[in-house]
Amino acid sequence: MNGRKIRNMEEFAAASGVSRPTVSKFFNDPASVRPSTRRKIEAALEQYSYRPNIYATNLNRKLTKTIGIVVPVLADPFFAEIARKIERQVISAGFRPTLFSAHGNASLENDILENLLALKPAGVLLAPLGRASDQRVIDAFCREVPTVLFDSNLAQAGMAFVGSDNPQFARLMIDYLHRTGEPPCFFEMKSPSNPNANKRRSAYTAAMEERGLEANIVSIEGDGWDFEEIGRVGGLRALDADSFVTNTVLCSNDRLAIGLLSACFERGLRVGHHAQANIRVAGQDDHPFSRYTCPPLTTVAQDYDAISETATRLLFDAIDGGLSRGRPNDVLFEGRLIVRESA
Amino acid sequence: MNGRKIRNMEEFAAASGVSRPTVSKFFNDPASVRPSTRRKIEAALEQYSYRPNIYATNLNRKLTKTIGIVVPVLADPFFAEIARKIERQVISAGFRPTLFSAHGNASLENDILENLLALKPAGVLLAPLGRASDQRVIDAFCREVPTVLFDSNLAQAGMAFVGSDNPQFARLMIDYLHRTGEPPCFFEMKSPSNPNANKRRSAYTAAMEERGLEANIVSIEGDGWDFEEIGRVGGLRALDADSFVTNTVLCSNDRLAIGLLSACFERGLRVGHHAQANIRVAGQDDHPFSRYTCPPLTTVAQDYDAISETATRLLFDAIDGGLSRGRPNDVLFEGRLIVRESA
DNA sequence: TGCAAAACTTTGCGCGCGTAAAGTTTAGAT
DNA sequence: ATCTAAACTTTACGCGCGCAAAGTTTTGCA
Repeated sequence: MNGRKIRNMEEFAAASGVSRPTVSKFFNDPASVRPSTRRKIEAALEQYSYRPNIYATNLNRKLTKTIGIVVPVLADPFFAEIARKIERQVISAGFRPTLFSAHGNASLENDILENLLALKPAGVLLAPLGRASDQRVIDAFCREVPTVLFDSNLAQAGMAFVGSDNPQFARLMIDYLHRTGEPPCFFEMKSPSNPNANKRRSAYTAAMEERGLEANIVSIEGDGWDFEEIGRVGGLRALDADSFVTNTVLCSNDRLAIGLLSACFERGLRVGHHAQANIRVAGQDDHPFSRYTCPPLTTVAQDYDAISETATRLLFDAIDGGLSRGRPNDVLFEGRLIVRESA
Repeated sequence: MNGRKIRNMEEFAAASGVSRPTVSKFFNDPASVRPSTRRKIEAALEQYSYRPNIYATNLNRKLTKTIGIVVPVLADPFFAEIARKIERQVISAGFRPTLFSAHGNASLENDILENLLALKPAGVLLAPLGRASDQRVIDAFCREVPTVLFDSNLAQAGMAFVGSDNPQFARLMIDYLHRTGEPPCFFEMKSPSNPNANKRRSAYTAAMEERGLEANIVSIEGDGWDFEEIGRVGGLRALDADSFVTNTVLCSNDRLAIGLLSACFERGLRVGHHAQANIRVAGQDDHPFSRYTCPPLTTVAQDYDAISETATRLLFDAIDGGLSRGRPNDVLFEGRLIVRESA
C-alpha cells in the first residue's frame, strides 16, 4: 500500500512485472495463469490495491458479472430473508448481486427491469409483484435476460419457477387442524396482490373437498401489501359479523394472520388450542416474526433455504446454457408444519 | 418500435436527425437542448427505444449518477422502510439508487464499501453496523466518496449524520410512564450491536436522574441482530429472576420489546395499562410491526420521513459542494409519543 | 433587417479494458 | 539435450460515450 497511485491496468501490470493482457487474464480467472505469474500479481496486489474499472470491464463484454435480484416488497421480512440467502449464494459463485425492490408498485417494477436491461446482467432472479405486474414488460425482459422466477409464478415467463407446493401446504395444515379440533375456515383477501394467494384458496377448497369437509372462505377487502392492517380491519369485521363458521381459521399467509391475531386481541378473544381459548388461528409461510406473536403462530414453513438455493442454481444452469427454454424446469418445495400455540 | 435495432448513440443520432454530441447533451439534461431538437429526439426515442450504455457513459465520467444506500440489516423492517423512502428521493432527484445490506456482518460491510468504491458513486447514504464496523475502512471510504451517515453515528466519519434525538426520546417516554404509573426500568442488550443503544442507555439514566428517580437497568446477554429472540430469552430470565424493580419496562428498541412481550405471554403475565395488568412495556422506534403486537406497543416514533428526506438532501448538498467537511452538519430529530395499550 | 448569442454540427481524441494475432519464452516430458 | 505445448509478451484495434475545439446555423431582440 505504499508507492504511487495505480491509475489503470497498464500501470499495475508494469508494477507487477507482467504484461497487461496477462493481468487481464488473471482478473478473469486467477487459476488461468501460471502459479509463478499469479504470485507476482498477487504480491503487487497487496502493495498497490488495484481493482479493474468496472465500467471499462463491462463496456466490452456481452455478459457482465452482475446478477439482479428483484423482489416485490422488501419491507416484508420474508423477502428480505430470501434476498439475503440469494445474495450469499450469488457472491460465493463469484458474481455481484444487485438488489431491487418494487415496493409494491408495478410502474416501479417496470422501471427496475428497464434499468436492469441497461446493466446487462448475467441473469436475474425475479419475484414479480404478481397480479399487478405488467406481464408484457416481464415477458419482454425475460426474452433478453436469463431469468428465474421465484415465489410468485407468472404464466410461462422466464427459464424456470421456484416456489412452494401450495396444495401440500393446505393438506398439511388442514389435516393437523382437523385432527386436533374443528376444520378450518379460510381467511384471505378478496383480490390478493400475489398469485400464490389464489393458489392457496383453490388448494384449501380442494383439500377440504377431498376430506368431505365443507369449505368456508372469508374474503376481505383491501388493496396493496399492507397485509397486517388489511388482516386486522378485515378480521374485526369478520369477527363482528360472526363470519367464521368454525372456531378455527387458516389464513392465506402469516402477515394476514398477524393482523387477525391483533383483531382477536382487540375483541378480547383468546387464541390458541388450550381449553379456555375461543378461536384457533394458523398461518402459512413461517414469517420471521410469527414466532413472536402472542400467542406464537402455528404455521406451515416455506423452505427458505431450498428455494433460494434452487433458484440460484437454476439461474446459473440457465446462464451456462444447460437449461431448456421450455419451462419444464419448475420446482416446488413442500412445507413443514410448525406447531405453536395459536392453533 | 419498428425499424432496425439501434446499436449506439451514433446510430440513434442519425435516426433522430440530430448530431451525436447533441444527443449526448440531451441525455445529460433534456432541458439543455432547444425544444424543437428535444422533440425530434423524443420522437425518435418512442420509435426506437434507445438508452445510452451505462458502462460507456460512466467510463469517461468522474462522477456517476449512482447513489449507494447501505444498511446494516435489511431483514429489519425499520431499515427496509427507511431504504424505501430514500430510494424514492434518490430516483426523483434523477439518480440511480443501489441498495446494499451488510446483513449484520462486518466483513460483508467492508466488501460492500469496496464494491461501492469501484462503482464510483456520486454519493453514499450509510447506516453503519456500529460497534462491529471496521472504523478504519469506513473512514477511508468516506475520504473517497461523499457520504452521509444515518441511524447510527460513527465518530466524525462522513459529511454529516442524521438520526434521532435519543435524550428527547427518553425524556418523552419517561415523563409519560411516570405520569401514568410507576417509573420505568430500562431493558437492553449488554453489548449492543448499535451505538444508538449506548446513547439510549445514557439518555435513560440522565433523564431519570433529572427527575430524581432511580435508574434501574436490566442488561441481557446476546450477540447479533436477532433482537426479538434476544429479548425473549433475556426477558424470560429477567422475569424469572424478578429483575424488574418496577412494573414498568422501557425497552431500548421495539424489537427487543417484541421479544419481551413474547416472554411475558409465555409467563402468563398480562401487559398493559388497564387494571388487571401485571406489567407495562414500552419500546422505541415505532417499528412497522409494533402496531400489531398483542397488546399493541406503546413507543416513541422515529421520524422516518424527516430522517430519509434530510439525509438525502444533505447528501445532495455535499455532492454539490455546499457542505463543509467539518461535520457541524449533524441533524437530530425528535420522536413522537405513540400511546397504545402496552403501557 | 441586422446582429450577437445561443444552439447546433463536424471532427477527433481519450477513457480503461477485452481480445485477437503474431512472435518469444518457459515448462515438462521423452 | 530436445522437442512441443502452454504460457507469456508485444502490438493493435475496438467497445460507446464524454468532451473539447472550431466552424455553421438558428434564434431572439432591437
